Amino acid sequence: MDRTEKLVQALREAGLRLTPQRLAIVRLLATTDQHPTAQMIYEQLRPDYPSLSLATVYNTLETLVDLGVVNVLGSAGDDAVHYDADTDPHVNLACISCHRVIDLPSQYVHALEQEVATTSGYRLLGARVVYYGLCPDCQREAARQPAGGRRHRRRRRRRGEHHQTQSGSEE
Amino acid sequence: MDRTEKLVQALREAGLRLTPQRLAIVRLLATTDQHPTAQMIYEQLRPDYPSLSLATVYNTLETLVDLGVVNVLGSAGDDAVHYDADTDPHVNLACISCHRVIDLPSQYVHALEQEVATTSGYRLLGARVVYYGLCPDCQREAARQPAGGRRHRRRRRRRGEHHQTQSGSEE
DNA sequence: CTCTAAACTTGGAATGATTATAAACTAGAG
DNA sequence: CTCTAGTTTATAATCATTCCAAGTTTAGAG
Repeated sequence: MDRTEKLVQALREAGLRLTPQRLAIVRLLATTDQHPTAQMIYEQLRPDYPSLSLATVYNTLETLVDLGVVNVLGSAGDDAVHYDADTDPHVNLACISCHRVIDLPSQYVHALEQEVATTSGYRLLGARVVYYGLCPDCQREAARQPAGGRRHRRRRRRRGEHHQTQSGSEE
Repeated sequence: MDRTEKLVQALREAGLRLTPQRLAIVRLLATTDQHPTAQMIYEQLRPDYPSLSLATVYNTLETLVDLGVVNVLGSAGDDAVHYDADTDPHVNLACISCHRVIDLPSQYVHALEQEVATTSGYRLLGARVVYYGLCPDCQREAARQPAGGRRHRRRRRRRGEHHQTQSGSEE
């Protein structure tokens, strides 16, 4: 909604151009709850913007991060960086199995942010409060699988793969 | 101190071998407060273990992370992942200018962790509570420099560079 | 409108952190 | 001491991300 507006504002105020590509990226970021990676953004937008370049996605993300309106979350067990357009203090929960990242409201993050701001002496520019573990779904999954061995090879995600919602509406 | 012991224990209990390389890495992790990257560990150990391979450092770090005794912090504005052998809930502060990462005690992280554990339904495996910004030193630095322009090119860190303690003995 | 400089976008090449692989080594139980 | 599965190592391979050199647009002035 107005999160889109907020991002657009930020671009305007910085004297930057509002190109169709930027607008598309901003809209996607503002309305999704998926905490997408650059690759995910690229793939979701390509149908509508066939000429879009991955480089543009990266550029735009960098710009938005520099403007302080988008947060970098780091990876969720995959090898790509996830982004979050919600810069209000909140907790992210990343599942290291399905690589999905969700938001979690918290009454303590605000206090924590306050505390850090006042006691650190740092000029704070952003935060990354991510807890990782197994989501309920993947726990069930794991319980079913008799754990084919304790040592799991790590596999890299291929350029084309998606992290996808497994079935219905969820979040 | 006994943080070294804790890590060694974890390896033992998992039935893994305690090789000289692993011991060295564990000791370094347990005693430093630098939140090093794999590269940093490699370079700090190379003098004493000339045959050490970067791959071993990565392998060992992965092992320790899997065992849950080491945390992954993500990058500090550089392009490499930082690790933290302190898995007790605490806040990390990363300076995006000098790329140093420090610890910050906090009375709220505990509450936050509790909250997440009970309300999320996730099986928590670790956390990454990192605030980033400019440390006092770099703020002064920035104030001095009349900001040569708002747009700063990003530069990649070269393989050989170090993030170093500002005054201490450098290698 | 029209023009223009600066700001953007783009495809492809380049970079470099991290992984995979295969061969050589060794911790540690018997 | 003897084995052998677990480890290390050097090196190649992978791939997210950045860089680059053009080609395009944007937005403001005329």
